[in-house]
Amino acid sequence: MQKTSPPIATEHLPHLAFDSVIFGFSGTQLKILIMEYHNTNIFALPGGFVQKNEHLNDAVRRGLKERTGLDNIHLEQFYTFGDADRNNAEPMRTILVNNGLSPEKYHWMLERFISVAYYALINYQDVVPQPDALSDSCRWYSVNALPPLMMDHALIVEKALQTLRDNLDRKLARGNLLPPKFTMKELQQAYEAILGTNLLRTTFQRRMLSLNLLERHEKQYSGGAHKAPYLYSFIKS
Amino acid sequence: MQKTSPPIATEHLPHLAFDSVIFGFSGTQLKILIMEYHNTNIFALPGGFVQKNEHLNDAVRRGLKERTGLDNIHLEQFYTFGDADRNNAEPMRTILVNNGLSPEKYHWMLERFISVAYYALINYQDVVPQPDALSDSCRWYSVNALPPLMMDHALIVEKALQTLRDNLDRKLARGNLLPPKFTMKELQQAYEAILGTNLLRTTFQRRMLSLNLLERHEKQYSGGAHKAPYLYSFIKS
DNA sequence: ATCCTATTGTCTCAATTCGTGACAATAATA
DNA sequence: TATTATTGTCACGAATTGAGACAATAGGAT
Repeated sequence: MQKTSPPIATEHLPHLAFDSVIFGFSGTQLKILIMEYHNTNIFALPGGFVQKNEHLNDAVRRGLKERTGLDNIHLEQFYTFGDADRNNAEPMRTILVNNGLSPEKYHWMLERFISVAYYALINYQDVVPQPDALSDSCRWYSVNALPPLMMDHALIVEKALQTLRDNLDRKLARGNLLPPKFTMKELQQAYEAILGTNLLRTTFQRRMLSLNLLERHEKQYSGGAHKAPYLYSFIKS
Repeated sequence: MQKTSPPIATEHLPHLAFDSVIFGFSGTQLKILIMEYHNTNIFALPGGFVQKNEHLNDAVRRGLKERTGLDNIHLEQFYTFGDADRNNAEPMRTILVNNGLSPEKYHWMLERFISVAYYALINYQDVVPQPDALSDSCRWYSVNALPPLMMDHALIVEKALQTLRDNLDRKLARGNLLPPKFTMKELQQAYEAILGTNLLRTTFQRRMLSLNLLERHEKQYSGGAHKAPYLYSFIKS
């Protein structure tokens, strides 16, 4: 049951692909969107190809939109993976065959690809992930419990995390990992999930407030038997 | 007078190039290697193409070796430039024509290119820059006085500088901008040239020593009528 | 109403780091 | 031996950070 046709060789730049590490956050867990190909048990990052006259950044935006329905998300390029042997033809051949596609006709997909990798921080809640033509699922996986990924995709995820971790303040503010308004506790949990460490509540709160990135709003009366926390949003600048 | 033949289309990945921002440091000036093409007044960053079975990183290393003779230099990838309109065919056509090459035969060089950009920090003193087949000079220019660069190369330099500026400590330690042994003053001048600001001597010295990146060696008796400074080197780890 | 409890916002105090100037210790030269 | 420019280190207050204390709730229990 294919949603769209697989891409045609002549419409795209050969040997060039992109992959996206799409982060979402739910409760205490940092998650990533992972696709699974039809009948193959092969898992991969969502990615795609660049059309002949398309800006690279636009191609990635297009890919994100197709998978998540989201527009206007900040995408950050973090590395280009260019080893000659990073493409193993076997998994891709399996994917084609199991989708009823001829490896001869789609031979270009078996060749070497350079991949430009991007990450995005999106709000987990307003996304219904969409599989593409070749895959039958596109689901959230906790970064701590990823399935085995094809090719060098595990490395790509690792590098995305490393990149995200430094200068996290600015990156979280630009991204959309949290809902528009959030409590200090939610913010701290997002930091902790990304950094993989625990932070001291009071120190964290003081630091966040001193960064002048947050705007304070009304309190959130959530029904708990305790003082209600303020809601905050990032100042858009 | 060509040193080597220009590259052949079929040996390379189409539409893919790399560019290198090669930093050197002399006295108080941060410099970059810039090539000038034969009889054209066109200036560009040194770059090249990736062979069909070559790792991207190896291609860039090869390019650096050809231009500088240097091996074993740390190269850091910092961004991939992929706008569809970043390649303006005109300058490239001029370069070909003025080199006696037919734009028809080398048509592939006029097409769209994605470029992966790298920077390197090398020791200005042990380099004799080598022009390539199409260019007649490869020279150092101060970052503050660059000639007008072709295509988006000025943007590439700007982004290289931005990247270099944050987390400079670790980057300088990995690079080779300074000779193996240097004084604290030379180190500070390198920082100042890169950051474009003045730093306080005592604070700088204390901070550098507290980073545990430096090893102290013998003093340098340079002939000045004053206390001789210690020499330092970066601890390789 | 009143008490109880979990959570939150802020304060305090010590430890650490940073900005800034002072100062003593040189290498050469006069 | 005095002079001078430069260097390594210290001193002191200011700013930042780590870690705990504590008061202020918002509901639920009584």
